[in-house]
Amino acid sequence: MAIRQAAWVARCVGRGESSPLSPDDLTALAAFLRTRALARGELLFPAGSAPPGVWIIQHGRVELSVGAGRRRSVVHVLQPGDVDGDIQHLLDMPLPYTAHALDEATVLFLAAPDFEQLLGQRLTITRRWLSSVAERLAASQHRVIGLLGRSLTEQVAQLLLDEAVVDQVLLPQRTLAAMVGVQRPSLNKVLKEFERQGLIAVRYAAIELIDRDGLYRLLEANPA
Amino acid sequence: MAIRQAAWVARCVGRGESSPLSPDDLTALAAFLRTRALARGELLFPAGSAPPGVWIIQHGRVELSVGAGRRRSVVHVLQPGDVDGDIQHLLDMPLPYTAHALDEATVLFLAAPDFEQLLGQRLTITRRWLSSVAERLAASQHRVIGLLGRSLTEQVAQLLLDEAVVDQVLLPQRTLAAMVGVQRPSLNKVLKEFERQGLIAVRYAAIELIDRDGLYRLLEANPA
DNA sequence: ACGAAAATGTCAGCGCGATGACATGATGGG
DNA sequence: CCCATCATGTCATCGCGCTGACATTTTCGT
Repeated sequence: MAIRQAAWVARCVGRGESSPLSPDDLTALAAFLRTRALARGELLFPAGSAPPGVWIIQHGRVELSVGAGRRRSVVHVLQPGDVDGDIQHLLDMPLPYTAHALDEATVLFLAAPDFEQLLGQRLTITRRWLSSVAERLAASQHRVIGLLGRSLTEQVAQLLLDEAVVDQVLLPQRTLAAMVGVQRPSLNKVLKEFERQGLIAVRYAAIELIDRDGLYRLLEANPA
Repeated sequence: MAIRQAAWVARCVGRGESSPLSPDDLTALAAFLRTRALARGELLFPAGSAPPGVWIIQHGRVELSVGAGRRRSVVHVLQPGDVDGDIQHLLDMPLPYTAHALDEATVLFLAAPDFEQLLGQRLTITRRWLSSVAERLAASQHRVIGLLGRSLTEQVAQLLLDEAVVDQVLLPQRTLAAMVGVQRPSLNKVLKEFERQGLIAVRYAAIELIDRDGLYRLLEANPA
């Protein structure tokens, strides 16, 4: 059972091609993984705390946000398979954002000393972790490029394309607005315009993508 | 000589504490490093190309930008010691931005197969590279947080603090504007306001920070 | 089945940043 | 030393997104 979890983590973290994990690696990883269940809305960690280890989302989603109230911004929404806490542990810095479960969720946890031990002894795991962090950096750079000097329309189109899981974005408009750093009425206006153009369908706490290509065309018209 | 270069790279890439490099590691690294000189304004690589390897800035600065003309955005300005090209190589993706030398510059180059070989065989180097990519991811997340839902004033204050080298930001306002995705007149207005408040001094193609704490206070007033 | 909580839809007015233009000032190569 | 080039300083106009407020619709716990 623990091995099954470890194998699943191995599929999620980084790219397999570059560095396949041996059964031995999986055993070592499996020995360290712990499970934690989260209720909807529960706090996983607060901003400013030191990460006690690494989390890997197993089921459900976890929202990373900074600020509160009208000035709340959503940095990222972790999906199953996503990893967090490792960066801040590696750099010995506090977590810059707060993490709340968006749904009922379960996360796997790898304590800091155990994570250290894996990285210090197992090249294949370290190599895989490198590609995992590289993926996240590429995504973050993509996000920066998407935010710089683009109209709200373009930003929203990119956000929907990036966040869609099988053409569904299961987030309320309040959260989507916080992901582009904009107020909800402004976002709503763009969404209704997209809906009028037949690009999306607006549901309750969800967006359905109808015409991916149409959304994509809004971006490549101005590749920034 | 080559060893000296390798030792310098070792000081720049990632954190030393976590994974000191052996003389052996340095020799292996030194064997692969090549030097390339760039004239002011010269193209290092164009957006959309596949990275032939990894670059490490030795002297001068290199600007990473997307788009052109009025819609040009500056993703980052590489300083001596900064690394680029590794992410896209690891993920087998094209470079999302164009790189131009801002000054006369020299870069060290590590060809892709050689980089692969180091990562596949030397745990200490891989471990160090992991912390280097982690640093960049933390910086990129910091940038995203700084862009989301913040007034232009706050964004500019953070930009100046982040980009200052010994209290000097040696970039023209046109470039600074492209770094926050804003037009130059808008940036100029904020800068003049800062100057009036005695926070900075505006020079020719340069900003001098006079009152770091004052700038910082503009940020913590609204931690976003 | 009902009511509280949450999410969406919408509006008027206000302020900030975009736009495009032009004048002035600094720099450095020939 | 001059002049082309680049950078800064500034302005009037326009449009987008913020503000905050309110009505309506959907969901879900009891």
